[in-house]
Amino acid sequence: MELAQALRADARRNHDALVMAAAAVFAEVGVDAPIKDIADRAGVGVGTFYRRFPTRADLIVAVFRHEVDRCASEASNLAKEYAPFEALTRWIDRFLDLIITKKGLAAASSSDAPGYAALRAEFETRLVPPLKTLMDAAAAEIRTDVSATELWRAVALLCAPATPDDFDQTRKMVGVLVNGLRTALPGA
Amino acid sequence: MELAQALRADARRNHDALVMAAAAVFAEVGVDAPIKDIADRAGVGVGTFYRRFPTRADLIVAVFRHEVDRCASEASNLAKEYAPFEALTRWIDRFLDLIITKKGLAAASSSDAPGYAALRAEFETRLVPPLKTLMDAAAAEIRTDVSATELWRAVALLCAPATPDDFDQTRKMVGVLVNGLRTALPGA
DNA sequence: TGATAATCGGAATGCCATTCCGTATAAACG
DNA sequence: CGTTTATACGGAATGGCATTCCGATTATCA
Repeated sequence: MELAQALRADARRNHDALVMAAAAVFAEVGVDAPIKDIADRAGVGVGTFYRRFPTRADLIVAVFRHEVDRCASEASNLAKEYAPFEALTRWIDRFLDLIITKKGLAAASSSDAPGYAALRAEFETRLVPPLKTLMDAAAAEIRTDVSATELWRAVALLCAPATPDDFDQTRKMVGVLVNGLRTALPGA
Repeated sequence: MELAQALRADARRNHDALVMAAAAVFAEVGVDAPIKDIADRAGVGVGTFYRRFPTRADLIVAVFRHEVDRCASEASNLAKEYAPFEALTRWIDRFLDLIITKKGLAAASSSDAPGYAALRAEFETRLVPPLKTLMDAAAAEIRTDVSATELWRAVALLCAPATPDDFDQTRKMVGVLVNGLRTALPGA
């Protein structure tokens, strides 16, 4: 599945070293960390970095791909175990766990800077479809004029400045937003 | 009212020139425009800029102070003319007009970067109190566990990437958020 | 008209992104 | 195994921007 076959052995080594170094640096400093720091930590030059990952977003995608996939895959389980709206809110909570614990990820994923197109595309491809499925399932209870893309974008924006410390406060405001999707009262 | 008396004549001239130049540049490029561009346009050196406005936020505050005040002052009129929740939503709409039409202002005002403390303080001082008044008036219809500060912050975050083109889309998501504050259904 | 304190301008410094190219080497070939 | 060659490497070089610093200027007042 990985298209690594086309890479020369040293190139693959460097690729892997960069992803590992980036994971460490991202955890410490956030996804905005200077490229040089990541390259140094991986023991490669910045030229090598840019050859392997033309944009910072490409690196971010590589670092978090597995976590994103795991988050996406949990949607179907929630859909089976809970009522539609409950499944939706629980999955969004799960999404918050993913995004808030990665310093700067929410801001980066909701950035419209051209360099972050790859990251937006990743979310659009992997996370929006399951979200859409959950929203469709809950269609009877929520506004239908808000698309899944619009919703994740809004959630990401609300999370943009959040750190794990603000988790509860951010969750509250996301809760307000999601509550605003309802067409019926909680008690109904 | 302006504490300009303490300034030497040339200093005051430069101050005013900077504010005017900044207003023009902000309108064209946004509030993130390079300081040098603003200084050039005002015909002063960057040293003069930094002496007069230690942070970019100080300049932003100076440029938009009147508009911010006007927005704040309209809250009381709306409170008189409309039912509480209606007044709240209308004022937030008014706030959107203010913030979305100034390129980068929403992002800057919701930034938690230390350099933007002055801008956050300006909003907190001038806009949050009227918002709180409107929210208090509508207390019977909305959640009471969301503070005025939290609400404006969330609204600003939703507007952060918006341009006048996205106005309708942004307004929609802000509408969802505000709707999520309600404790009763629209029809109730 | 000086004296003096406030101000000015822009060169200098530092940080970071991104590109470029001479050097090195993995891998394919004979 | 050499040889060849397409890939890949590293880090110096370039460019943009923020911010600081200080010798040169100038408003103000006695």
